[in-house]
Amino acid sequence: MPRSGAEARTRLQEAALELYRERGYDATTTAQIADRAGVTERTFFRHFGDKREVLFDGEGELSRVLTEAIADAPADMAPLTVLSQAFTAAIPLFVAGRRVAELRQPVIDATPALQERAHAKSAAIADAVQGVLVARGLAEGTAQLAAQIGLAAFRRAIAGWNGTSAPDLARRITEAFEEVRALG
Amino acid sequence: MPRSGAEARTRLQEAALELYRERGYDATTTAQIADRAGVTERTFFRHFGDKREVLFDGEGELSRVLTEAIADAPADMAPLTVLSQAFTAAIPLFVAGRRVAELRQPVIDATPALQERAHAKSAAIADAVQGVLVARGLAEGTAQLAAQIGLAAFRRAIAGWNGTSAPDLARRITEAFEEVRALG
DNA sequence: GTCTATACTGAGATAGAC
DNA sequence: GTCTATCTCAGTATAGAC
Repeated sequence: MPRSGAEARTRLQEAALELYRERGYDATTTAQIADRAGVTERTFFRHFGDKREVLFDGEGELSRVLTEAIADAPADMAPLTVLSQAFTAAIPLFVAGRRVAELRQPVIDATPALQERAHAKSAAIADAVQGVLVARGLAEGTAQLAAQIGLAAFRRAIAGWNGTSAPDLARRITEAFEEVRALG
Repeated sequence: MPRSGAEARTRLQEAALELYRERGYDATTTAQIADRAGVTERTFFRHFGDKREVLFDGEGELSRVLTEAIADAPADMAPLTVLSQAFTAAIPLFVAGRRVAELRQPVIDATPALQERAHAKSAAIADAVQGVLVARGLAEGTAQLAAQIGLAAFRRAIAGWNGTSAPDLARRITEAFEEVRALG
């Protein structure tokens, strides 16, 4: 059995997703996940801080792509336009991760504890986005507001997206940000 | 010992807040909270689903006030204006709950698990608001977007509010919603 | 890798409110 | 008597300490 940490980590994630889908999150124990992945329970907790975290991985990458895109945007561009472009730059991530996301979603929908974690992740992304906006010269409160509005618009674009076409998501992002302006 | 559930519930909340402040959330056990409230640990869990929930009570009331205010608003009023008015209607709740909120905040700030719960509560309020907006005829996606933007604006108004003056909060709410329009 | 604290659950018994 | 809140008891699983 290969001990290269990365493999074990991947197997743990796959095992967890399978088991959560098969029998539900609550009815799955960390011991069962570790078992199916061929490692000990201790190893599970070395890779993931808790039983939920194993489902939420790679979200740090979204933060990275977004913050880079924001930092690279022209200095005189309006905040919401910057955000719209940044989310558009992140589209490949969503197209690539679409399969796992689709498998994961029903599990999250059925589990309050996982919904909480999803919200926390979203909040963490908003914090990161706010940080770069502040670095661009926006006031802290305004940056927080803009970041949260941007996230809300992006969620709007993602919701109902069929998950297949990148241009389709790009269009939905543009429309969502236009809808924000229409509301205001 | 009176068996009126409401008293035990109140004592549990007070005991929990005291202990969380005295020794921190993690270092406090549910047994200690029950002990100080003069009930058993099992009773704690009958009143509150988990160790965090004891700190987040009465947020259902905010939902109620908001949804009523939204439902009562003129049918032709723009969504964000409706929300601005609804949050303004909820100001008394915040003025009344200010003391407990101030005691609670440092505990939340020091505890990731509690921050997660706070985000979840906020999301639940957004869901409720979205629901009434849909009942007013708004499309589901638009209603969700509007609700999240409204919540973001309200958080912006609350942040940095000194907590004493109701007119001051009213002004901050108005300004926050104006800032949303300026961003869009 | 082992051990343990503690958050949380379930079933059944008991005691006060009506 | 009925109903509901609480208690007792016994247990499991997560997460953290060692």
